[in-house]
Amino acid sequence: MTTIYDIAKRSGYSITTVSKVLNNYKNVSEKAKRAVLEAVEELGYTPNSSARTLATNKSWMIGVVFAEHLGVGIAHPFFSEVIEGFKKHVELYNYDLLFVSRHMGMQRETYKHLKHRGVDGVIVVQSFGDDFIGQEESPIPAVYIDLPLETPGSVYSDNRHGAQLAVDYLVELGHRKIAHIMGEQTSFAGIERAKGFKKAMANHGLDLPEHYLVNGGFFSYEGGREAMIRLLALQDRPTAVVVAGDNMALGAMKVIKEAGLSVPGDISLIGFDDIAIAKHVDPPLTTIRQDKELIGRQAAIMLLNQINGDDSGMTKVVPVQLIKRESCRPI
Amino acid sequence: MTTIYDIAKRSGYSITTVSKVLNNYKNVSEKAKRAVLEAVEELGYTPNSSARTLATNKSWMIGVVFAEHLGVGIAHPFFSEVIEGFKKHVELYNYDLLFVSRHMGMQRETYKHLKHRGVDGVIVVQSFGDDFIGQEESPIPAVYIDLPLETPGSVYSDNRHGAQLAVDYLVELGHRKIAHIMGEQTSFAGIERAKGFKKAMANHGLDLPEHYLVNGGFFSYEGGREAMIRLLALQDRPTAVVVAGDNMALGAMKVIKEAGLSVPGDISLIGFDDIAIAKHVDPPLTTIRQDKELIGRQAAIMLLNQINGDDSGMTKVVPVQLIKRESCRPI
DNA sequence: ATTATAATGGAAAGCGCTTTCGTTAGGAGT
DNA sequence: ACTCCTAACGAAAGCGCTTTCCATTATAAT
Repeated sequence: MTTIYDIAKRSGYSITTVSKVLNNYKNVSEKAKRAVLEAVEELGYTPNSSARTLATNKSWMIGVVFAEHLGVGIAHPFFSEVIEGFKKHVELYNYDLLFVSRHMGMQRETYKHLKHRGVDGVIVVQSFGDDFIGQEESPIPAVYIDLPLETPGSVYSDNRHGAQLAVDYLVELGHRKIAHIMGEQTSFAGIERAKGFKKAMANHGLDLPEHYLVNGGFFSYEGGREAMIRLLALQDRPTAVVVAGDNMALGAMKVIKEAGLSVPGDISLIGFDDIAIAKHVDPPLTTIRQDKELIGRQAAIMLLNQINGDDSGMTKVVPVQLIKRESCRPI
Repeated sequence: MTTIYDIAKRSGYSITTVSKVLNNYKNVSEKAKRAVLEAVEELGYTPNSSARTLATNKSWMIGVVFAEHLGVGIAHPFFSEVIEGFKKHVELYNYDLLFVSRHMGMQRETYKHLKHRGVDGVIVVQSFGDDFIGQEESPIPAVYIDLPLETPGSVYSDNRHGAQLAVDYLVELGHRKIAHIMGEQTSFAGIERAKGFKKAMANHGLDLPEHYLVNGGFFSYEGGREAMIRLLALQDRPTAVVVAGDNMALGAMKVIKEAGLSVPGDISLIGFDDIAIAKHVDPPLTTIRQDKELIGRQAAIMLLNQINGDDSGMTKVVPVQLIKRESCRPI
């Protein structure tokens, strides 16, 4: 490995000067600068980030922690896009992303691991907050997706408003018997969307029978299926259902078709997320779009602020948008 | 930050002994071990990986490089699953994954960056090989997905056989006029699948008009659309088409529907990849499944071998499988 | 009791870099 | 000719850890 010492010898300057050149200090002559840079080129020198990190206590890495309870990890259709948006932004500032292994069930370990790695910040995704929160010791700057907290920054979509938009639209189409397949009621997104839904129903003065609220679990296709099966079994079927996640909506759609019914002919369906598939299914899914890229970017901005000490807002709510496609129709 | 020195002082032993305990050396007494571990616990000590890396020249990080020409980065439906499989395996051996920023268009820089970071190995994905190959200097152990090379390890699906399976199946269903929407013909997968397709057609003694071979570009939805439009414009339309990627197949399917035709009523469609969506579209897409998880795992095994010096095979071909769903039917 | 041997512990160098602070030389000012 | 600055450079310490090699002590063998 060629080091700063090799460059020093080759260029005839000291390692101090070499280091200064490499770090753009001002008090080096043009001559020295040229000599050093030339040596760097000739020797194909690459600085060693561990050494630098050790000396400066700055790693230029950001840790990414995924909770694994959904099983798919990185391949998650929603979160992977958020991460991508996040990555695009932090890259601009020369950060790399470190995906740490999760030491399942041992949140304490995850924190320690990040500490061990000396990451400058952390983005936490798909978590229940058990990973990280309340680590007494000097905290690592962190930002949370879909998890509202007092302490650090967190960013999430305007879930309530999203649910509201869905209901409004359905009502506008003339629906009155509207059900909701809820997301996991221990998750922030699940809870908020359900709240928004209920509120909107109330606003419209619509009746909301208890059995119109069914739990679809962790936003999975299977969960959507099961929930829809229950809805279909009702004697007083809804004419439309707001589903708290696109994957669940797809499961629901499938069940409806299997029952020989049609979407939107018999039942209108509206999802949440606007994952990549949504527009490609048949019928294309009307849904509430989360701006994944923006969520990621906002998280990045927030985290970078925290890292740089200019602590700004604690919480950022990202607007959502109704995407009309073909899974809903007037009654 | 609490260091090994703090532990030494607290436990009454030297830093040497502390280090030995922490690294499971055998020549330390039980007593010392206990004392040290106790101090570690009390002080909440976390070792510093930069320092360790600096001293040992081993980072326990594996670099991940994505070519970005597909734009979606991490969110790619196929590669993200491969990476996930890879991650699951290397995690077992305590490696973390470092996603480096890509310095687009400057392959040289990517290599240097990885060197800078001191990663123990690299997985290269979605690349044309321009990133990495032929870096004269001490090479970093690397494994390539979908890119066959002499030098380092590479793993990919049995693309030819996959295309073959597709044709065989279609022929079995009675089709004779079979077209192929090819993947980008500068990409390994695109080339191989096209080869397999032609070979299979020849094997069956089937006629293959030149215009039955249409290029769909970089495996995108849009590319599939455009290719299918051209196919539809033919006077002598195919009754079935083998599409080199699922995303393209979805694009093609959409175009067919838009033209008022039916899949599989008028045209049978068969994709490649079996991405998550494939089973959820309407009709569910018959496709050649790549075992993404296995590809990832094989890559991990190979890379770990390289890292540990037990260089084994250079190339691993992962079997594919025909998944029959509902986008094909007998003629 | 004496010597050989094994078990245990520590001093110190080194990994590659940054950064403080001091030194030197040259130019400006009088 | 002399002092005073400033600009340019380098010595050395330090970041937190590993590892070699030597010193010491305990144990076994005679």
